[in-house]
Amino acid sequence: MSEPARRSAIQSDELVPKPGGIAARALAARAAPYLAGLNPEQQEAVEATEGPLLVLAGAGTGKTRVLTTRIAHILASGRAYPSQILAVTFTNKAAREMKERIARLIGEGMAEGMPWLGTFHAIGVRILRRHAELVDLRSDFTILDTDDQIRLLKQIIQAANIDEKRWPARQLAAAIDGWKNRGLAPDKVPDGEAYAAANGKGRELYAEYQARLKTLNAADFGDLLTECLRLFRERPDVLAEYQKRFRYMLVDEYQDTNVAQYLWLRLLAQGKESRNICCVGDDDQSIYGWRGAEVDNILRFERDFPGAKVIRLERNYRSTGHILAAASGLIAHNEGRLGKTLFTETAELGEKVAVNSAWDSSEEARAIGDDIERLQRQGHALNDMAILVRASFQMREFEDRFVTLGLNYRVIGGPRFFERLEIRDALAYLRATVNPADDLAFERIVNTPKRGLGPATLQLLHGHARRRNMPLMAAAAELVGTEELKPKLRQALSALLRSFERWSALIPHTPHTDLAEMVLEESGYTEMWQLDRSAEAPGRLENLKELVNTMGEYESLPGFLEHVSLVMDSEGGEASDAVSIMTLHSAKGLEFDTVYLPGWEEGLFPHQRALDENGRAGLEEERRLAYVGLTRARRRAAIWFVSNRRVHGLWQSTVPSRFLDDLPEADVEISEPASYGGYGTAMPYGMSRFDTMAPFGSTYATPGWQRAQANRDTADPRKRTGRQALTIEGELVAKSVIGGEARFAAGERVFHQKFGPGTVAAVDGNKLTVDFDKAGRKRVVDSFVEAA
DNA sequence: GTAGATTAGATTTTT
DNA sequence: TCTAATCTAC
Repeated sequence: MSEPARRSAIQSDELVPKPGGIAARALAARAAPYLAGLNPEQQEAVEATEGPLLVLAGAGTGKTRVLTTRIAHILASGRAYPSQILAVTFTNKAAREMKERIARLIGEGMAEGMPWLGTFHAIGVRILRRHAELVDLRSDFTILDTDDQIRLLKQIIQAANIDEKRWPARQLAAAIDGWKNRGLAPDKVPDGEAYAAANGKGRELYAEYQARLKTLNAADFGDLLTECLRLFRERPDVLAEYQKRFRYMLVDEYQDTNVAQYLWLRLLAQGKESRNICCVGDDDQSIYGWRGAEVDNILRFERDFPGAKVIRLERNYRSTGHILAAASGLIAHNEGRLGKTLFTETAELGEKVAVNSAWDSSEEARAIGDDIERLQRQGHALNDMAILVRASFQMREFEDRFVTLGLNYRVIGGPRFFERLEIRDALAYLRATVNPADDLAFERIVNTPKRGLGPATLQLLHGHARRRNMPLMAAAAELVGTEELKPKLRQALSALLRSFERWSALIPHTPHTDLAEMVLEESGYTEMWQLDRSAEAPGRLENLKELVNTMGEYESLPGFLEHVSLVMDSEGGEASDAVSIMTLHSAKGLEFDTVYLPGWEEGLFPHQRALDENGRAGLEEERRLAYVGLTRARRRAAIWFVSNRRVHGLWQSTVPSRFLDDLPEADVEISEPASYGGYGTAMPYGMSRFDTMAPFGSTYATPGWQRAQANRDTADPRKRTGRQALTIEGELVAKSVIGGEARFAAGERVFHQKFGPGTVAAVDGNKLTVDFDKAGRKRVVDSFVEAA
């Protein structure tokens, strides 16, 4: 087929070869190399290119492989040009990985360009820039991040004369985000919700915010999707263009889509006969409900796309038998699943999932650290081990311990590069240089470094800008020509404006990295940190250098800024061998030989707040999180829980997580409590086998414990109040905390409910070493003892 | 306009 | 207990 003929064949939608025909067989042969090594289900998922398809891919079943091979297959079999394929992911990382894998699969076949492959947001931007004027923006619109968003909302709240204390900007920002996640324009927000925000003015302020965004020629993250939706709805001709263009659509992590994304996909997929949409997901790994993800989207796929094919990938290539069985047993306790049963082909059962307990979090860290060193001595790489925590505050304990041990670790997730103060300041300078109308950027740096242009001056600028309906910088330019400002301020401001003019003029003629250095240098920003004597200053200067280096990899300044606003991450080349520490959320999609899962205690995991705020659904999401954690492990998984954990500075007695009881007995190895400190040995009390591992059997009799125990099995977790599961006797806690000083001194006589009378031998914060008359020397928390 | 004091709040996080 | 953000006094 000549090139033009082929192209027109594609456009006339007649490209699909007759099944079983010569062309089809020839094409299959061409595609064959990619199919090699796929199991039958995977192969089916790759080859079922026509019509809607839902791939339910359990953990470790080769989901990414299916997606990439499918794209390669569509391309290699000539079903579509790259530009006719749309592949969406949630993270930049996933998009990058997919790009690399596709390139590897078909290499030279990419001559015709890449598919539309990226995050929902990146693709949204791409579409919006093309049709910006249709949604009241210019094609060079700025993308606001959360920080800008909040500052803008703060201004709006103030302008509306609403008490900022009672109605914080971040709360309104969260509400607006939530609405946008659900694809709701201001007039579509339910009355109740609109009324509940911003002192009854939720709707008005949301509308005002959207109006301000247009004036600023800006869009926030949510807009990248909702404005696309608006565009598609208001302009059927534009929608039709994309429906026609995207002959094949692929969606990764479908269980994480929110309503807006779902509507976006549905609009695009509804084009005529070409409903070639393939969604890959795992309902059991939906852990972003709190961020607006709707598991329902995956659960109702078949209803939305009648005749949809569903393929299950259940053959797990990652974990050994016990780990897989433990994870499956756990997740089976959730209702409302689509149901999958993972299995392995290797008969290897491997090690059982270890369940361990420790006295408190520092011992937990110590024991895990020791275990890591043990494995390391056996020749295991630190890179193959990870500690997955529920909440980031748990990380510190491990970091502290590993620093002491000299154990190499890296924290994944933490504060991100582009969110750091100095980087954001530097970017604000660059943004204002590129776009003098970027008020938020200008505002951010107008007095950084200090130029004497404080809130009062800014207020003046704002007033003038609003009256004249112009950007801040333009307003400033007018003001410096008047007597409105004191000479000193006038001078400072006009110097700054002149600098920006000069830098802007240089954009076309100067390499952008040079320009960036110049801006940072001449603005005095670098100098500001050089003069700063604080401990962070050198690191910040280092980051600024790093920023300029990173810029070098991009074509132009605007190109770089666009990248930054969409990809808030910077890739740090981590070559060295180190244990990874991260939250369970950021572990999704990763795998390690050995996984440590600390903090399996009621209140922390499942997290009390998830239970309080979302009841049963919250509990199930927590359980999925536990499932995600377990399924990260290839060969070894070790769960830990402690008896005492400090929460907001208070020592709390904790109850083992209910998830422990969800694990099948046969796949779990319960270790005797570690001998650290020599207490916490098995207690003959308790109702579940794990309770026996909690120390202080007699405390079981306390009302607090009974409440916690009763609550453990309460069908409706919303009935639980506050932090019941965590707190021990309120008065005791209060006593030990009031005054903030130790309640006991060495030599003092004390009484312990379980161990009886004894003499305090040593005091370490609120931990006591007590020589009990009968029980011998024990370490206890002071809240458990009373003065005798 | 800045340093020191005070106070609230403290899951998970991408884009 | 710790942090960050805001308030208060200079």
